[in-house]
Amino acid sequence: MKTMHKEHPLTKNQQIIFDLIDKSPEPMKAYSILFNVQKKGIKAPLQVYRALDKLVEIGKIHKIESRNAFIACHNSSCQVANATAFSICEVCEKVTEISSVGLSKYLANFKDKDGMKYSKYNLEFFGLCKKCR
Amino acid sequence: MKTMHKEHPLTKNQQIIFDLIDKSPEPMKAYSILFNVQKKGIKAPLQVYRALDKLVEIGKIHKIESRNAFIACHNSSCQVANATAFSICEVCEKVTEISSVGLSKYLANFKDKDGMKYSKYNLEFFGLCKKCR
DNA sequence: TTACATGGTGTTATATTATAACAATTTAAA
DNA sequence: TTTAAATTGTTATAATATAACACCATGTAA
Ligand SMILES: [Zn+2]
Ligand SMILES: [Zn+2]
Ligand SMILES: [Zn+2]
Ligand SMILES: [Zn+2]
Repeated sequence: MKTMHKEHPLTKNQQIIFDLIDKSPEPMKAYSILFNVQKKGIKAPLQVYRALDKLVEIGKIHKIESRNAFIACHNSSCQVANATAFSICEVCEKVTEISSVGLSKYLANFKDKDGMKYSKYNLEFFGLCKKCR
Repeated sequence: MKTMHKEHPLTKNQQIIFDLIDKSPEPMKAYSILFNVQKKGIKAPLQVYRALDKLVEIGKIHKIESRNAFIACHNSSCQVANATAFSICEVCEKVTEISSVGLSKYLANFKDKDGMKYSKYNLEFFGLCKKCR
């Protein structure tokens, strides 16, 4: 059996920024995050980007690539930091993380023409959410 | 029966920029495109971005969101401008457009928890290409 | 023809997103 | 305790993208 990963606690900056993103009902952009944490002593873009990089790396948040924005993981602290799927409403910009066993199995097992398999992927679906339909 | 869409020819700027991207063996970034077309009279970022926007819209090129780069469509002038899939090598950055009937059918028919279907999506697989393995 | 709408162009300026480089400090192993 | 690794703070700058406005070309309707 594989050794369990130790749960590294977040550092101060990482915790501040994670809390903010986690509370947000929508994906947050880096400079909006910066604006919101300046009262807590985080003053420079780099401090934000460094925390974001780390949080993405450990799977606590994900980056919505098409929007340059960050959202907290809602798959119980994602086992699949590197295998993400989202739905994005093109009208109200609501973003939802998709957790479908079927989908993740299909994609994890997908082989391209060369027989190549990919454990890491990012999928973004676009459409209209319930409200906007 | 609906009127057939006329194939609007590309404008001068669009053609110049499409030709450049189409000839490139790798995805091109906007400012690299700009640099390469300045001798042809395209001098400002906006001229590039406007052409890129249009080319993306009509499906002649796709944007690789995780790389902020643009690649010509290789699915015979993509019927699926809005349903794209790519594999990306994390070492050499080689990008390949995936054209798999199985994959596109699966994704086009995928329903989320709310029964929502999405005709539009972008999927980026990450791994190592043949050479880099 | 003339008016008008649409889409493309050229231009300057500016906004937004992200990283380089360096010094200091904290943390966790060895 | 010594050392290595990670994190922080800071200033400056790079890279990506859009706003605003004037002008021009083309197609369509009055
Ligand atoms: Zn997740
Ligand atoms: Zn919506
Ligand atoms: Zn294509
Ligand atoms: Zn490679």
